[in-house]
Amino acid sequence: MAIQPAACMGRLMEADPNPCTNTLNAADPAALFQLPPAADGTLAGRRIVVAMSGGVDSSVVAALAARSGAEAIGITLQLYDHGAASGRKGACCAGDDIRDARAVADRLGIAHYVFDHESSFREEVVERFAEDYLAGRTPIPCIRCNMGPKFTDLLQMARELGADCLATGHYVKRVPGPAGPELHRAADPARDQSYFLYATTDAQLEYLRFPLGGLPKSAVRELAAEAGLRVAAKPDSQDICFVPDGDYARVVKSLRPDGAAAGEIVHAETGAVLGRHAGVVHYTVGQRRGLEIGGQPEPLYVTGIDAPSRRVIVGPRRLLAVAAASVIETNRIGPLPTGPLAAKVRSLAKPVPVTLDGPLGNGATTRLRFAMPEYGVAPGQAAVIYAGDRIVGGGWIGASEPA
RNA sequence: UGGGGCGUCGCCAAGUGGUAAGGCACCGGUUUUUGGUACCGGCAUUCGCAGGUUCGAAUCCUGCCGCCCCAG
Repeated sequence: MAIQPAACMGRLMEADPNPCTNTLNAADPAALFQLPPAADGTLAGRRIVVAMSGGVDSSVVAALAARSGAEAIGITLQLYDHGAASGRKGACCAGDDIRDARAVADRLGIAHYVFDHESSFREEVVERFAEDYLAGRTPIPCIRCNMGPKFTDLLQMARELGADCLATGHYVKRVPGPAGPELHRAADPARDQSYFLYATTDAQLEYLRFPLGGLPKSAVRELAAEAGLRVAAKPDSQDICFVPDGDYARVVKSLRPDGAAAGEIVHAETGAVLGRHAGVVHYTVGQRRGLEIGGQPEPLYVTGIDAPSRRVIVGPRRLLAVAAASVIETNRIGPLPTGPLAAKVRSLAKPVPVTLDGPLGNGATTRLRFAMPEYGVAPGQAAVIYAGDRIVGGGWIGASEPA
């Protein structure tokens, strides 16, 4: 291996000084993958399946697994059409990305399998994505993808292959706790992906490993470069993977032509018709741009979407203030702590103090009360509950109560 | 066609002789593994049109065009 263990150790220890947490210590594969080591300290005799998307992160995980002493096996799910993603930067799990994953696996000398998951991905992720938009909600396909293809299907395959764990390139930490493994935010707050992983079940978390949770992205890229991986400088994935040009509305409308049905834009307080729109799928609660309504003293935001009447409800920012929201189909990871809770209702935001009215987990509906009015709470988005750095669970945002 | 008012960027609008504020919208960028938000930047050589006065006019004068209100 081209990576110098000593050099890595210094950086990694700095990133996470607590040896009991998910430290990425290149010299200690047992700690990295949280598996019992063999007598020589390696993971000889173990089998690790790595979920390889074709990006830098999962490629580095594969590299780490490959040199841990364990038998590493890469699996890539082909999730959507080659053509749409071919040559596009920032995609994953299709076309060029699958070739990248294969090339990385070849270079590492590990087995690599590609499974065609297009039909299930289309049903579980893409169709639901379109349905949500037509219903006036704002979906997060990445979470659906994690729930289904990645943490259910792929995990099942890994088990069938007799693997000891399934490792992914997510930036999140798995931390052994008194009541079982806990899910914690990544060390690098700018990269933390915990918001997208709230639906991870206890059973899944038991089997999953996230070796990158303690690392800054820059270190991951260095590791990739040192390992000579072709994807070392590959752009980060962004936007929605199955939307080639960022125009998600076009994708939704091509799937569901009804989404292009025009309707009125009405003022939330006066009921005045301020304009018209070319489809409810273009809007999300909290959205400001795209209304094309001028002549206002202050910006207008979407405060609600009435799908049956195709009305987009708008109003000034103060009407966006929300005191509480219902959260449906909740999941809980580990026991509910007694300390204060915080929640994120969008991926980019600091968690804000909340209290929970009702049970969390097992699909129950609960009610989230914000200590301070929260803005931009959109139905269909995820509300993710935190206790400090630990992710306690979350669910989908349903109805909200104005502040 | 008697009286009054008004016509400044897509919209709202300040400016009444000194060489076009601001807001909204829109566009671009930054941020970002969802959508969105936020932040930064851009955005009228020109003030309904045509003449005139003036060193100088969106601002004064004349005519024309258009719109609104009142009275008929």
